[in-house]
Amino acid sequence: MKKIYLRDIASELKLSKTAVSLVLNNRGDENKISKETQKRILDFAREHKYRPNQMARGLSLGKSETIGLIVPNISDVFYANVAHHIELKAKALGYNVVFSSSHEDPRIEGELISSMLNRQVDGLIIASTQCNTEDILELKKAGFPFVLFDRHYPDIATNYVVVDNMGGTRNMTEHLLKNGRQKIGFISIKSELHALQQRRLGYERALDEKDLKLNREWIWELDPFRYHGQMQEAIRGMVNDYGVDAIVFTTHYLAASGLRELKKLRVKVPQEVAMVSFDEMGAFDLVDPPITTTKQPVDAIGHLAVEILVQDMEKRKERIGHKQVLNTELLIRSSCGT
Amino acid sequence: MKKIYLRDIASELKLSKTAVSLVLNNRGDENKISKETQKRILDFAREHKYRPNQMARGLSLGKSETIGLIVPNISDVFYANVAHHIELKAKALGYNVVFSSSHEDPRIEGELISSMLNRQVDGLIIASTQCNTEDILELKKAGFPFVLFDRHYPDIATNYVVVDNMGGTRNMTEHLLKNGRQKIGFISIKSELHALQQRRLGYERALDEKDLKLNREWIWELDPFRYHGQMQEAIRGMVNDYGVDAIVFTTHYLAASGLRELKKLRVKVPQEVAMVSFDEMGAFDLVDPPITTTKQPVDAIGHLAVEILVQDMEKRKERIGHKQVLNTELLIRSSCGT
DNA sequence: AAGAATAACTAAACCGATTTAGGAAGCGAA
DNA sequence: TTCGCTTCCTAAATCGGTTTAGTTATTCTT
Repeated sequence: MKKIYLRDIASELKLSKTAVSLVLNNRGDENKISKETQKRILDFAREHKYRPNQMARGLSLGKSETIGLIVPNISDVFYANVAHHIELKAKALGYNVVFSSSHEDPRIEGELISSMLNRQVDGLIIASTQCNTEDILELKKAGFPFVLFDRHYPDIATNYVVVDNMGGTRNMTEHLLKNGRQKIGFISIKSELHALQQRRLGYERALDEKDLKLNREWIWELDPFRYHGQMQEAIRGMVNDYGVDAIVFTTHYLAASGLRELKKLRVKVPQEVAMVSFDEMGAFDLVDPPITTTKQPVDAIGHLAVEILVQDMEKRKERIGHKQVLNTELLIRSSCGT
Repeated sequence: MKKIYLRDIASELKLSKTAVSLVLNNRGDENKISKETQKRILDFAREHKYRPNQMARGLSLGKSETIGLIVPNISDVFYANVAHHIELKAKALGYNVVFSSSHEDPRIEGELISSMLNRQVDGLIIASTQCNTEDILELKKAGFPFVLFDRHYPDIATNYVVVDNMGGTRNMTEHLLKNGRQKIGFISIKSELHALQQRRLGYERALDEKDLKLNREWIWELDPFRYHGQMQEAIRGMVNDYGVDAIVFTTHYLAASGLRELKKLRVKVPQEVAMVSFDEMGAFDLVDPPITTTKQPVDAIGHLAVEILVQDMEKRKERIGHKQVLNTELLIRSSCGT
């Protein structure tokens, strides 16, 4: 079975490429191709398994029916899960997905955006490094359809889908307070990411409300690429030197890493130190102790991102930023002391 | 900054598209374009950030510098991790990656292959459902470059990268035996997948070697899509009715699900029942108890798959199947009783 | 019976690159 | 002075689709 082209169908059926193209694109009726001819074309195409060359089609149409996905790291459970739901929704709407990881490097992110545009993706879904105002602004100025997720630029009006980060940590912190924890530490990543700032704010607000003052020594923000090495110092400092009785972790990997250190130090969790995590990994419910988690609605994030993007791509009217802030869910397990 | 095309460069510099194209593809010298002209072109292109339209380029060249990746499910940690390493290696070699999930459905897999070919991917990396002999054979017959990983077709000579599945479960089982476990259960997925058959074989061989006879009641193969519901029955049957003292799980999600049931039944792991898992998820070292695991070399799998594929794509000589069987590593934690 | 309308198609341009085949200008050699 | 070689560059075809602007034959109006 050798490859078959549009022109082959045309010549076999003694028709023009135009007729064949129109019919195969479901525009036979509006172009008054007779029912009979339509049937002949459709049957022939089906029988010979005709599949148009998408490069040619894309070149001609100026679109590719492809969505570009840029995430910091596809091997992160969170992004992998969102990617999965993005893929599902995209396929349902007739789009393919190309992905790339930026590794939190704004330069790479810029190159990826540029590279994806060259490959004629029709729209982009980006979990941006957020140090990349320039490229995002350029996309916006160019009127190119895109949706940010997980991280957005609060100063730029764009489409985005994020979760209520502040609410998430605030809930968790309040929950710890309710359980009688007094000295609550906070471990995050040192970063300009709005999402992380908000998570910190949530923690601070919760303490504020109870008129507890913030203690600098209880707050650690680790290097995104060296957090593992710094975790020991952080935990040791908090627990041994300052006697915190609970810790809020702002990401799943920090929570996992932190718990490893706590175990090394033979700290009893949650008896001596309780802990909670923003977002989770696969087995957090089986961990010793099961980790209380602020769960993100990965499915909704993925679906909405695609839906908004496709809306943007298809009708370029109301190009007002479509903003979605989703709620998180507090999964209470035992690491928090209740 | 509006988009700039090859023809713009040509007309701005009063040159032909040919000259510009040749120079930009590093073929200026061999085509005797003067150094000076080359420099003018290169400078102009750089200054105006010229980036060729990859659709046009792809159409013309018949290639896209894109690798297609088909996995059962991108949100599975294992595939997400391999995808990550595939992406890294691919980018290093100048290729992009498109991915799609087959959801273990051979029909979808076939469609994805076909769709990716239409999109002119230059090669495919596939973790096949393995019920898809037809499409794989067709790819092979067509001489299209592809590499299988994780699952391969033992009866078809293709490129592949897999791990020593039999060795993995055999090791784990032997380890359990060495620790004095006598009645070792086995929980897997009901499937024709060679990988899973091999894992079962490894278990059986280990028992055979010790002249222990296989006990039908100790072996459960669950439905891939309903394993969760069946797990309870499986565990209950093994533990309560037949008193097994250890269980070998053939995937990370089975292990997680099984442990959940064991906990529900208040079975002490590993004291009453030990367990081991083929492959792991993020926090298996933190689980109660930490789960002994046969770890797969995800990085090597990803890198090798790309390397083999690119070799195949670039020099179409020695098209002998390039076969790689990688070793796994036994990570002994405490769930196995040692 | 002539002109308008309609049905059913088609030729050729076009998308933006690559590539084949060849051409003008300049030079040396016979 | 004319032929043949280089050197440096270009016109036009090509990839495989989509689309614009018709064309031809037939039917409908009046």
